[in-house]
Amino acid sequence: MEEFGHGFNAKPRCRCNGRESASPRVSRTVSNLLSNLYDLSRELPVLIAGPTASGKSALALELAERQGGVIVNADALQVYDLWRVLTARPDPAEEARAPHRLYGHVGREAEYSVGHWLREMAPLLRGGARPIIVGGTGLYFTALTEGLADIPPVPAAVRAEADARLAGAGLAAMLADIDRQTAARIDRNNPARVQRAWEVLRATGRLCRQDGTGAPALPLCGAQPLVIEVERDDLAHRIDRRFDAMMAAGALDEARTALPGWDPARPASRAIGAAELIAHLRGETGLDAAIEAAKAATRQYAKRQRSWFRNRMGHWPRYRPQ
RNA sequence: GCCCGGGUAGCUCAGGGGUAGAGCAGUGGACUGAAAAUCCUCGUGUCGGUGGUUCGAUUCCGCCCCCGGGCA
Repeated sequence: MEEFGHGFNAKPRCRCNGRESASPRVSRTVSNLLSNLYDLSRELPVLIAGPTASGKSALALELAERQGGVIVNADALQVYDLWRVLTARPDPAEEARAPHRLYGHVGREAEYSVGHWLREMAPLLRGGARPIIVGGTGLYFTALTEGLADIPPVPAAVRAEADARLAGAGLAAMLADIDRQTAARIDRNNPARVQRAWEVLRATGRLCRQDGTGAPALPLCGAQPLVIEVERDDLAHRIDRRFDAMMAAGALDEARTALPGWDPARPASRAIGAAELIAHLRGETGLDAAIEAAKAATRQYAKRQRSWFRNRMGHWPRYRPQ
């Protein structure tokens, strides 16, 4: 068995040019703790993952100022131009302190997904300043370090067809459209999974979605990964305080701007707190209720993140601030 | 002081002589292109306290404490 909890002073142990499977899944051992952030090499890309409100961005900025590097976003919602305050995107003053990439560069109506992100990521890994990749989207990190099946984007027409099929005929019908083998591999209760399989089948004729997973763009052994860990109740407090700060910083105005043409189905609309604040602006809930709901939703999100980091990225070194 | 209505899971509450149940919150899990999404799982708590009735009380009765509302 290979060892993946490599120390940060050390050079990477595994080979990163293909052959040696860097499958980190094999290791579920307790990872070592990174005690000093500045033990990180200035050469290798840094990966900073962590739950929402854990202080990732501040850490990335500190590191970039101290060691240099480009801060690259690995957060599915911070890519949208629509939100800045509500998604805790770095503000202009912070962006001025170090180069930032892949933040707020996507329009509210645009299509975006891990695939887009990975494609945008590629040139940033090829040269130039050392990337400090920071975010909370576990899927993005996993796709980056473990690879993603090479499947062409599903055309909008197919998506629309799938939406209609799900809304009309329902989940069972959609499941029946899919081949047995694929159906056996996915969670049949989960409309998102079933619809995705349906769309891929429809668009490409391909059955087994994950068979074509290629080499990762950035194997873990070629990077310096870390997961920020904050104790649960601590994080809950941080989440509360941060949402209050967002309100003070104009989150409601941001929601007001998003209100015309609001479409909850769009990916950009899924920013936590958005639906809650919009509901308040429409007079459907009180402000306090909206804030409490947004905080609860954020806590629930953090729990899902913790679950991903624990079970899918358990071999990444942990970093506990203070 | 008197009269009503309450005191049951962290919160809001349902129930009712054989030691309890729902929503929310919370937990654990899944998750290879909408992932801040989506899906699955998990409910023992002196049923306010204390006496009594009863084979048996959280459920009935007495007293006490607390919270609403009303009358003084």
